[in-house]
Amino acid sequence: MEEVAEAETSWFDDFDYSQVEIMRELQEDTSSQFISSEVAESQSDAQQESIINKLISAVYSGPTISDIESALSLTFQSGDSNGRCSARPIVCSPDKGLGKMEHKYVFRMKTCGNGLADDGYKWRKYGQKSIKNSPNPRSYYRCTNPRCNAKKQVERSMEDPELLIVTYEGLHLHYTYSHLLLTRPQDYSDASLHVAKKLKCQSTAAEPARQSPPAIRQWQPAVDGTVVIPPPAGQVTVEDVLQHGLLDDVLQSSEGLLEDVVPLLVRKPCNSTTSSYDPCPSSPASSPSYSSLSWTTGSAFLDLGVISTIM
DNA sequence: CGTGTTTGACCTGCGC
DNA sequence: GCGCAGGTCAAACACG
Repeated sequence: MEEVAEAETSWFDDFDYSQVEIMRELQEDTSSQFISSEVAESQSDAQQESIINKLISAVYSGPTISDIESALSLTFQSGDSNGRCSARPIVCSPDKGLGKMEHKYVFRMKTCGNGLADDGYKWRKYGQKSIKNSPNPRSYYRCTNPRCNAKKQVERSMEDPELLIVTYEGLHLHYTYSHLLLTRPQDYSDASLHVAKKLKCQSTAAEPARQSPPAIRQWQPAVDGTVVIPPPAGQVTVEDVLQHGLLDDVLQSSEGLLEDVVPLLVRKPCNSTTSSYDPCPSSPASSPSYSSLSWTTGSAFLDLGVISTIM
C-alpha cells in the first residue's frame, strides 16, 4: 500500500496542469455562459432540460487528451504479471480529421483470451458494416441510455486479429451502470432539476463574496481512489455545485471524469482481485462476429479508477 | 414480453 | 450526375 501512495504522489506531480488551462479555455464558451445566466432564470421545460444536459456535461467534461494518454501510459507501466487483463490499451489518440471540437477517441486494445470485456457502459449494437479492404466488419454501438448519445465503433485490426480498434464518439452524460444509483433517465433529470433549484435558491440568499478560485488546482483523489477533477476556473455555477456540496445530489458518486472518454476497462484493465474479464463466460458468443463483444454490465467492478491501475 | 442482435435497405458525403 | 464507401435505420429474429 505504500507503493500506492507513492504512485499517487508521483502521478500528480507529473501531471501537466497547463493542459487543464487549455481545456478550461475551450469550455469557457460552451459552459460558463449558459450556466451563469440560464439556470438562474429557467424558462420552458425544453430549455430547462437542455440546460440540465449541458450542466451535466459541463460537470463531467474535463480531461484532455494528454490526461488520457498520461493515464494510459501509467497503466502500461503497471503491466500485468498475472496475465489476467482482458484488454490493454495501446494507443489513444483524438480523431485528427475533425475540424471542430468533438469527443472522438480511438483506442487500440490488445485482447487476451476470448476478448470479452466490459467498459462499464451498456451498449446496444445498431449496425455492422463490412469495410473496404478489410476482412473484418465494423460494428456500431450506441449507449443504451436514451439521454446519452455516446457511440462507439469496434473493428478488428487487419494486422493483428487480437487487436481491437475501438472508436468512441460523444460523451456519456451518466456514469457507468456499475456505479449507477440513479437507474432511470428521468432520475437524472429530477436530480439535476433539484440541483438547479438549489442553486437558484442559494444564489438569492445572502452570501459572502466568493473567493476567486485558484488559477490551478490539483486533481483530488477521492477516498475510494477515484480522481475527481475540479471544475475549470470561471465556471461559477459548476463551482457552486462543488463548493456547496450539490454535486452529490446529481452524482451520488465520486467517479472520476476520465470516465467520459476513457472506458473503465481502459483505465484499469488489470485488477488483482476482480477482473472484468470473465475467462468462462456464462453465455458463450453465439457467433464469431463482434456481437460477442457486446459489453454488458454483468461483471462486478471495483471502484478504483486510474490511480489504482498504476499500483 | 422486454431487450438486444442481425442484416438488408436506405441515407449521406465525397471524389471523379 | 454517378458510383462508392461509410454510417444509420428498422423489421425480423433470438433469447432469457
